[in-house]
Amino acid sequence: MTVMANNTALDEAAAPPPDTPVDLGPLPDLLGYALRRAQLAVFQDFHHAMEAEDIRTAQFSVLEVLKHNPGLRQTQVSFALGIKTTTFVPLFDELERRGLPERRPIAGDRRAKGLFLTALGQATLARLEALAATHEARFVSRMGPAGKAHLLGLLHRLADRAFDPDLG
Amino acid sequence: MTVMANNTALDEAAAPPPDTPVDLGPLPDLLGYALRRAQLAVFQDFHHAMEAEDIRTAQFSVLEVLKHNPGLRQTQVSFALGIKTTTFVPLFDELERRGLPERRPIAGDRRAKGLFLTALGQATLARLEALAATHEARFVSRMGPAGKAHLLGLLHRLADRAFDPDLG
DNA sequence: TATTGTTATACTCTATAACTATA
DNA sequence: TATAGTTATAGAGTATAACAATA
Repeated sequence: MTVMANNTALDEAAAPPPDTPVDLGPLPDLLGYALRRAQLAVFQDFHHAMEAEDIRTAQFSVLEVLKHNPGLRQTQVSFALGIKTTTFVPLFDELERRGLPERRPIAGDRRAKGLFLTALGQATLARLEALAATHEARFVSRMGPAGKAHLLGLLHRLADRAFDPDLG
Repeated sequence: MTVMANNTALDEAAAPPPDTPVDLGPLPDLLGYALRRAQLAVFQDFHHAMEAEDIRTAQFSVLEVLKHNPGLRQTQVSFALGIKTTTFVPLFDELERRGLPERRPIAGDRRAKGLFLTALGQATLARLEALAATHEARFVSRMGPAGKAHLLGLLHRLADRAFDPDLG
C-alpha cells in the first residue's frame, strides 16, 4: 500500500508525477472488471477483422441465426440473441438495405415476417465466417484448445442462471 | 444440422412454429459471444446490487482509483481505466455533484486538477465495497475460488496484448 | 507547439412508451 | 384483449473535432 501523503485537506494539493503507475485497488480481482477488459479486447479484434466487410458483432450474430434458422420471425431472432425488438428493427433495416437478408410475408399471419438470407447474404456470411475463424484462432493460440474449452465452461457458469445457487 | 426446407424462394414462406428452439450455430463456441453473455450477467447483477446506492460500474471504478491514488489528474484516471477524457468529464461531474469526489487545484500546473474522495465519498465507497463483495461472492460460489483464479488468469490472457503471439 | 480540461456532436446500444395492423 | 412489428424518445458509452487556458 502506497503512503497517501497527498490526501490532505489543503486547497492546493501535490499530485503524483504524471507517469506514476496507477493502483487499481480491488478492480483486477473482480470478475466483472476482468470480463469487461477481455470482452473489449476480443470485440476490438473482431471489429478490426471485420473492418473490410463492415460488419459488427450483433450483425454477424443475426446473419448466423438466419443461416441456421431460415424463416424465423423478428421476435424469435431478437429474443434468442437478447436484442430488444426496438433495437433489432434498425439493425435489420441496415442489413436488408445492403441486400444480405430479407423480410418475407408469412402465410397465415399477415402481421409477422419471416427472415431469410439472400444469396448475397449467404456468400458474404461464408467470407465472414472465415474471418471470424482467423480472429478466434488468434485468441485460442494464447491458451490452447483445452484452455478455451475450460474458459467457455467457466463463462457459461457465469452467464447461465441455472448455476445460481439462489435459484436452486 | 436441421433440414432447411423453409429456405425457398417462395414469396410466402412457411415459418417454424413460434416456440421452435433457435439454433445459434457457431455462436456458443465463440469466445466473444460467451464473454458478452457472461459480462452482461455479471454487470446486471452488479447494477442490481448497487441499485440502492445508484452507482454504476464505471463510477465505482473511478471511486476505487481515487481511493488508492488520491490526487491523480483526470487524464491519469481516465487513461488507467480506459475511459476517454471526453467521457470522463460528465461522469465525474455527476459524482462531484453528489459530493463523493472533488477536483482541487494542483500546485505548479494551473491547467490540471487533482481528484480526491471526500469524507462522504470514503464512507460511501466503504458501503459500495461491501455490496460489491457480496455480488462477487454470488458468482464465485458457482465455480469456487480455484475456478475464479483460473478464470481470471484466462481472461488476463485475452485482455493483455503481451500474450499476443503476433507481438512476440 | 504541446498538454489539460472542456464543450459539442454523432453514432451505437439500451430501455420505455406508444402506435398500427393484425390476430 | 393480445401479439408482431414499428416509431419515437431518452439515457449511457464511445468516438472525433475543436476550443480556452496554460505549459
